[in-house]
Amino acid sequence: MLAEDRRAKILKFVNQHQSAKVNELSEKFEVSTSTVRRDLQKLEERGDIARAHGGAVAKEGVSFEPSYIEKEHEQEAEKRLIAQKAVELIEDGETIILDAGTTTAALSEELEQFNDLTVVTNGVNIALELVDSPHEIIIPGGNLKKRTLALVGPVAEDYLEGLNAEKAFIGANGIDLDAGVTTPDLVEANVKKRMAEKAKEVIILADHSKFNTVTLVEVLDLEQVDKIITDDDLDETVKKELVQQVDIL
Amino acid sequence: MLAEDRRAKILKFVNQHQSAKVNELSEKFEVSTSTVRRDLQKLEERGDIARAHGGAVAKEGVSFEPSYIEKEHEQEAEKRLIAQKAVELIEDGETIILDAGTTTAALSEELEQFNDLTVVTNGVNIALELVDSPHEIIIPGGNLKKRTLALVGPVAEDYLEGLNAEKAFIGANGIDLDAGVTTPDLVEANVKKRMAEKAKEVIILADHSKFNTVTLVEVLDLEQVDKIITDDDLDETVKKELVQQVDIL
DNA sequence: ATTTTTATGATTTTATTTGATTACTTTTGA
DNA sequence: TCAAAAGTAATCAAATAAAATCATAAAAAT
Repeated sequence: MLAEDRRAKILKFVNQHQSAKVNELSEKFEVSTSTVRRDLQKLEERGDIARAHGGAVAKEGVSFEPSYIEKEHEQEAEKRLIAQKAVELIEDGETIILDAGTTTAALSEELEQFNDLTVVTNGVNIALELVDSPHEIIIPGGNLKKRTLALVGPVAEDYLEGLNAEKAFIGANGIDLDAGVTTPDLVEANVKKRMAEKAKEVIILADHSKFNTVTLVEVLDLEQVDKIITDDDLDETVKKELVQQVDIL
Repeated sequence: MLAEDRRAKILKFVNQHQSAKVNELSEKFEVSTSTVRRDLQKLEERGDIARAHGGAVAKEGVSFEPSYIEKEHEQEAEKRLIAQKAVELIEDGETIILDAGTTTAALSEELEQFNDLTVVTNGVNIALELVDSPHEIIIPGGNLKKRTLALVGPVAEDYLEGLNAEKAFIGANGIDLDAGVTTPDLVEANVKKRMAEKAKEVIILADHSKFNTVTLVEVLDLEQVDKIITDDDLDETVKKELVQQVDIL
């Protein structure tokens, strides 16, 4: 095996396991500990890992997508504004669907002002946030997607099938006049689609940075969307184009 | 374990519990108190925690850790002991079912030592605890029961129906020679029953205070239970009676 | 083909980590 | 308030790991 190959594999191993010991790597790749140390040294110089006594630890965020925790505090003010606009649409007694995501999580924080909602959410953190509320909380089953804390997969979809809700509040990564609402993950897209189908009114939550952006998977056409809630920094020309298709709040 | 890994875990523990004692950490990570103090010192230098006499406190409040925290601290040492016994029964690659509850939550904290488990749990907090792990996490849907953070109801039961797991770790509020395993809540009992049905091996986790106690709803007969894991304070006569029916660890 | 460079493993030297021990400090409660 | 208990810091020696050095073998360049 090429030395450079080995280093690539070591990097992958460290990233996958979050850390690795020199001995472990030496055994696994059948080279001496000296060689492993030299490899780790190189990888450290390149900024790919951080060395530690006895081995190395992965540098977070290099190869991984930004996680929920990192995203949580991005554009916090915008998210709160969007949440406050969204909450205006909700009335006590309703059944609402809340998509997983940081913007909808901001909305869930505003639900304290109500007394009796039924909240269906595939966001595990949203459910926990609402534990102290008087609301009924319903969670579709599924596989936990760690990056977004969303429950996804066929089970989640099937479960939603049997529901009917007044409103669905759905997050989006891209909103575009032609491509509609898009998101980077296929399984999440399917869940979002299902959520939209089962609600009388579909409301998309997205800060201004998501507009004129297209990501991998199409979730909804703009015709299927009733309202889009965004912050006050949305470009006026973009807004004028879209407003002919959907309500923009 | 790499020293740096240990420090990362200590930081996580302190953040999750909001504080931690030196002795507690020393026991949990099986290192001397000197080492723990040096670790805490390092973490303090990095600005990650604040030290205090006897231990350390978290600097940043964790984003999602609501009110059930208080209950979590009851009989913490016993729960950790039970969790450590339970973890001995688990092997990498297995599919395990984890009931909701504080004792099983303690077990989930110990699952970091594995690399590849499939964990089915109806405990929302347990799922979140495992977000940073490499394991596959599956959640049955259902209604969120706020007091215990358990997902319950027919949806959860139906979902479990389609599963097959090696082991089910189930919490209990009462264990009695005649009444068997009991719990105070009917819907939770149904979920527990289903969990037991779908696992090859049924393991009950209960501290000594739960023995010779009968609560409202019967979950399982002792014949249906393979093992009971408890702490070291179980009354010897009680143990002798039960040991003829089930393994007591 | 021969020199030069590079990679590797073995060996020795140096540094770090750790638990135990002891002296010191803080906390507790009588 | 003062003494016992609990906790911390400082120090030491053993164990473990890293760095430095060296010899050799494999590649690369000439």
